[in-house]
Amino acid sequence: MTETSDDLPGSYHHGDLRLAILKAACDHLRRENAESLSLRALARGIGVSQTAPYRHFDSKNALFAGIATWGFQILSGQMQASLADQTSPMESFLTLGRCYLDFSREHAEKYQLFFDSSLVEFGEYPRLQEASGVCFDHLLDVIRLGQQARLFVEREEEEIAAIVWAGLHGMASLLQLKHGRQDLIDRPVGKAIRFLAEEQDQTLNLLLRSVLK
Amino acid sequence: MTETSDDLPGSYHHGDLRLAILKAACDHLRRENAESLSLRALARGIGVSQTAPYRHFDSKNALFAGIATWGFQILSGQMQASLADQTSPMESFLTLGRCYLDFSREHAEKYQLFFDSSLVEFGEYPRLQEASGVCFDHLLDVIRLGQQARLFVEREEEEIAAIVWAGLHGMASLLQLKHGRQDLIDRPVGKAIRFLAEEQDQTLNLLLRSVLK
DNA sequence: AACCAGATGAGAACAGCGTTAACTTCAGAT
DNA sequence: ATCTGAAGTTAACGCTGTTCTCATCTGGTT
Repeated sequence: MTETSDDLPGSYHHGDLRLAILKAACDHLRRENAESLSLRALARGIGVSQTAPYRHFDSKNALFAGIATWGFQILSGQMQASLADQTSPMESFLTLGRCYLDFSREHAEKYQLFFDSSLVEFGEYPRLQEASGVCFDHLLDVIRLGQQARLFVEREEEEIAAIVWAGLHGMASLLQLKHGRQDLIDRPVGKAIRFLAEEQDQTLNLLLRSVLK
Repeated sequence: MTETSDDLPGSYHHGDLRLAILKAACDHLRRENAESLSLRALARGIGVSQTAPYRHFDSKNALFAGIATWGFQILSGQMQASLADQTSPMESFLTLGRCYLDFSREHAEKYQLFFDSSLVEFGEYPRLQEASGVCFDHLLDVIRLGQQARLFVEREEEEIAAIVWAGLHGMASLLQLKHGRQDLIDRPVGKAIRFLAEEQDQTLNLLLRSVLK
């Protein structure tokens, strides 16, 4: 349950082993996959003993939870930044969608953990719940703005949010297949995903049409 | 893909070990998760030696691939059955969507493997690619039908398919959170997902509006 | 300046795992 | 009746997550 020092640098023996582990783990996840990630190999790569990571993460699952928490913090930061200078509710709405998709591409390894309940037990990590809640709140804020401008179909804000989130997550997931699955290049499904990638903005517009009046 | 029954008493050879392993693995995935699944424990549970599974699956990943293949075969069967007695293109379209969501709920453990590139390397299993291709072809068929009836916005069939698939997968993913994440009950995101679950048909209709004219 | 408490790291050890190799048993075709 | 290949077994290797015990470093207190 040791969930201390999320981002701050400055540790003693190593410098900041916690951050080094987080980064090394993300590197591995990007190049390989979660199943082949080993705490011992991670420690070896960094140059510390095989049990040093346990001073910063109670378990392998806690490490994954730490990465996911980090991811949600980055995402909420980027959401806030992207919304800073928007003029209209509609533009804010679209911008948040693009922001979400951008994050899922640039931090694919973190994004995957958001939905992998086998690797991350949200229930055991209150800070993770908190961080993910902040992101969802940003979405709700934008939707309330849109509702005031009568942008959306007549539904409660949580329902609009759920539908938007579903569309965004669906797109993000399929787009990740493009880089993870070379096998579908020559198949119809490969062509479909290429459409998604090449006309991302149009696709996003179409999907968000679900909730627009 | 032998599907015989299990009547023979405990002799040297198991009746259909391959199927028994597939079922036991799915049982485990439903109750626990993928990370905690162990080939040895599976074998122990069935009552065979720890290496017997290797006569039927080259590796743990091959077992996951086998489960996923099985899943796609079930899904394509259910798609075909659900489409058998539809009257209009629009009804066929909606029916296929409901069928997809039903499968993702009733076979959640198999469905998750469809998108877990860490556990299943599609590229190494041609039969898996084939099985998944069949499912996608069913989707394309329904979309072509709808295009002839001028149901959809003017886009290529693969693009329509990708957008529909994204919406369906997004919904399926979020609906799975409902059972996998008790932690979000009291949060806004929990309320959002409850909307999704309780008004599944309305939500589906809204999402599919993305591609309708 | 000396000291102490707690945070951080190291090392040894344990049980469990995936996987391989070499061996045994059985069922069915010849 | 025999032979062959599929299916199951036993033993072993190296790796893993995790825990326990012990060493070291650091910042604050006296």
